[in-house]
Amino acid sequence: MTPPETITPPVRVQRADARRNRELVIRAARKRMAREGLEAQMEDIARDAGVGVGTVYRHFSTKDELIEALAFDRFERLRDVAHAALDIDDPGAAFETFIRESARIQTEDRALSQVLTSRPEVMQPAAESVGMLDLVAKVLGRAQRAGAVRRDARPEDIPMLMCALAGTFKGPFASTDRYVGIILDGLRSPDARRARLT
Amino acid sequence: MTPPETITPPVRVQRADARRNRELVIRAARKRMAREGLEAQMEDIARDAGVGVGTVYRHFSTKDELIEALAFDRFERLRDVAHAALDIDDPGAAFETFIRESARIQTEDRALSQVLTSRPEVMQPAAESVGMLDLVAKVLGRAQRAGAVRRDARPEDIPMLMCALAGTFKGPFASTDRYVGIILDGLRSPDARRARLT
DNA sequence: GTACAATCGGAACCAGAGTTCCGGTTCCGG
DNA sequence: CCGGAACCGGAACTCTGGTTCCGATTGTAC
Repeated sequence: MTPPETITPPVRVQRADARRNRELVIRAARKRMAREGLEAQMEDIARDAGVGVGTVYRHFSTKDELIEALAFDRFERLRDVAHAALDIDDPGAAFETFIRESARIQTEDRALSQVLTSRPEVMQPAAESVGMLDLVAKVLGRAQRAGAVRRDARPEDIPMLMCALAGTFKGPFASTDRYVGIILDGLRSPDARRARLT
Repeated sequence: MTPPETITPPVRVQRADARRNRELVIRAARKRMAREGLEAQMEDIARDAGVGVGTVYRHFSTKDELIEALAFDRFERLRDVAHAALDIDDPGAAFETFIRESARIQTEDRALSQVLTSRPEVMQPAAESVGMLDLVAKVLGRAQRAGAVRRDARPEDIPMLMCALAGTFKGPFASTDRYVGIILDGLRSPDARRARLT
C-alpha cells in the first residue's frame, strides 16, 4: 500500500496567472465579438487581452471552442431573463418582457446573433445546456393559456423569430424596437390585440 | 478626311464563344450560390460551368462583381413580383401576395438572403437600380389606404422584415410560411385582422 | 485558307487568418 | 531561495480560397 498522502489530487490547480489570463481573454473576446461578430480575429483578441495568441490557444484550443464558450455564457443570460419573466404575474406582460429583453441582448452582441442564424451546431448544445426550450415553452404556454398569445404559436417559433430579428441589426436604419413590436402584435391573440387598442 | 468606312465601330462585338461562356458562368454561379450561399467557390462555379477559372475572371473581374451581377438579376425578379402585385385589385391581397412571393424567392436563394442581411453595399445599388423602394412604397401605401395594413408601417420596414425572414431559412425546422403569416398578422391593421376572423 | 486578335484553361501565385512551436519567463512548493 | 513544471509571447508555418499570368486555342475578318 502506498501511503495515502502521496496520491496527488488528479485535478492540478491552475496557476494564478493562467486563471487571470483566461479571464482577460474571455473579456476581450466578448467585447470584440460583440462589436465585430464572429469574424473578429484571434490576433486582435489577444492584443486586447494583453497576451500573445499562444496564450489564447492555451486556454481555447481552437477559435470555435472560444466561440462556444462565449455562446454558453450568453445563453445563461437568456436563461436568467426567462426566469425573471416567469416571476412576473401577468402572463402576457411576462411574455412581452421576455421577448423584448432577449431582443435587446441580441442587439448588443453581433456574435450571438450570428451564432443563432448560422451556427446551429454551436447554438443547440448551448441552448440545451440551460434548458432554453423548456423555459420558452413555459413562458409561452402561460401566455397562451391566459389568452394573450395566439394558440397556434409553438415554442420553437420563438427562437426562430429571434433569429429573424438578429438579421436586422445591421441594416442602415434598423429600429429593432419597431420590428419587435410588429412581431409581438403578430403573435398576440386576436382578443388580446383588440383589448390593447381600447 | 479619313474615309468613313475605315472608322471601326467603337463597340467591339463580343465573340460568340465568349458570350456563350458568360451565360454558362452566370447560370452555374446562380445555381451554386442559391444552394451554398456567397461562400460558394469560384473554382467550383468554373467547374460547373465547364470552363476554367480564368474564364470566369475574364467576365467578372472579381468575385464581388459576380455576386453583384446576380443580385441585380434577383432584384429584377423582385421588381416583377411587385408589378404583378400592383395589378391585383384588392390592395390587401396584393400586399400579402407581394410579401409571400418575395419570401419564397428568398427561400430559394441563400445567396440573396445573405446579400440582404450582410451586404448593404451590394444590395442598395441593386435595389435602387430597379426602384425597389418606390415600388414597395406603392404596394404598401395602397394597402394602408385601404385599411388593410397598419398605418405606422413604413416602406423601409418591408425590406427589413424580409431581411429578418432571410435569417430563418437555415434553422433545423423552419417553416417559413408560418413566420410570414405571423409577420403579416403583425402588419395588419387591427380592423383587418378582426375582419379576417369572421 | 490564313492571320491575328480575342478568348480560354488551369497551374502558379498571393494574402489573410487560424494554428503551432519553442526559447524565455514566471509562479509555487519545498 | 531554488528547481522545475506550467505558462507566456509572438515569429513562423499552414491551409484556404481569391486572383493573376501566359502559352495554347479558337472565332472571325479578309
